[in-house]
Amino acid sequence: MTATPSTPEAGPAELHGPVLAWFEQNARDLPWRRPDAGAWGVMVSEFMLQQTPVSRVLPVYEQWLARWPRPADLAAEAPGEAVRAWGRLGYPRRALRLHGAAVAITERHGGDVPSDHAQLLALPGIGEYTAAAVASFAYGQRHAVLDTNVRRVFARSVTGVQYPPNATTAAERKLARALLPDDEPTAARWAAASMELGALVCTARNEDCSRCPIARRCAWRLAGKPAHDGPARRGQTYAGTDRQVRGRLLAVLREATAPVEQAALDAVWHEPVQRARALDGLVADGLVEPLEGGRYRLPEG
DNA sequence: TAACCGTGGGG
DNA sequence: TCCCCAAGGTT
Repeated sequence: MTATPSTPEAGPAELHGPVLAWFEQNARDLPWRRPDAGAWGVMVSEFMLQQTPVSRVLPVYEQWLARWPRPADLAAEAPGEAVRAWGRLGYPRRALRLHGAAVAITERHGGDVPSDHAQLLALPGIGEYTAAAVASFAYGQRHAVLDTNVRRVFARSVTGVQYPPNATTAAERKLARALLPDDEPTAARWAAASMELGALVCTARNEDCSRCPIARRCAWRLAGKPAHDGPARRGQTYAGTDRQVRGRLLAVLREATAPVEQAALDAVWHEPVQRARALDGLVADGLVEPLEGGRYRLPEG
């Protein structure tokens, strides 16, 4: 290291103002952001938004909250009803976990979504991101909320690379904490604002720097937007995998009102070994309940 | 840690 | 068409 050049690199404080002001003007009016959403609404939205786009979540979210306005309402249902109501959002284990979280909230927390980060983290289906998101968005707490959007915004604007690492690193957590505004309400708005910037402007592909409030200080843009060099980000295969078979099997069970015969499930996939493996996996995951005589249904207990 | 877990839309 | 990506979590 020779003489440290003074870089145009933004300090935390220089990012907060522009991003918060931008959010003020550009935040989407999403139902889980309305005051009446409550912590349960925020939590439901976070489960649904794990790996699923907002546009597809919206209608299911509305139906879900209308049917189960409180955790205890969902907890009183069979888990299979949650799986059915989940529809085609994908990753149906999330529905099961959301149901399990509702049961735990009803049993352990008097029916109220806990505000404590550690207690949130202890619920099924809630990991590092979701715990921070619920604590921040629902309860206004100060947490580093590191989702794929925020990680990309930080990777570009601060670190100067196109994409963040494949898995969240300690360096990213440290950076996120360093960038967090000191006071609680501002930190909570910052979390939502930086996430929204990544979702609307600093997108994975076709980012629109002309609309970015921190473009002038963005390390990646100032460096000429160098292309991602690291290892190729693993693509997810789907066609021909167990996941596809599981999806087909579950779709049949979701749409059925009565237990389904083995033959109806056999019809969804030609290859018997893979088909059986997929069905066994669904049963092992608790997404499917086997009955006597080779019949199956969504779980009732 | 890396693989697994669905589904659909946009470029 | 095909590929990439989408507010992750769990094992």
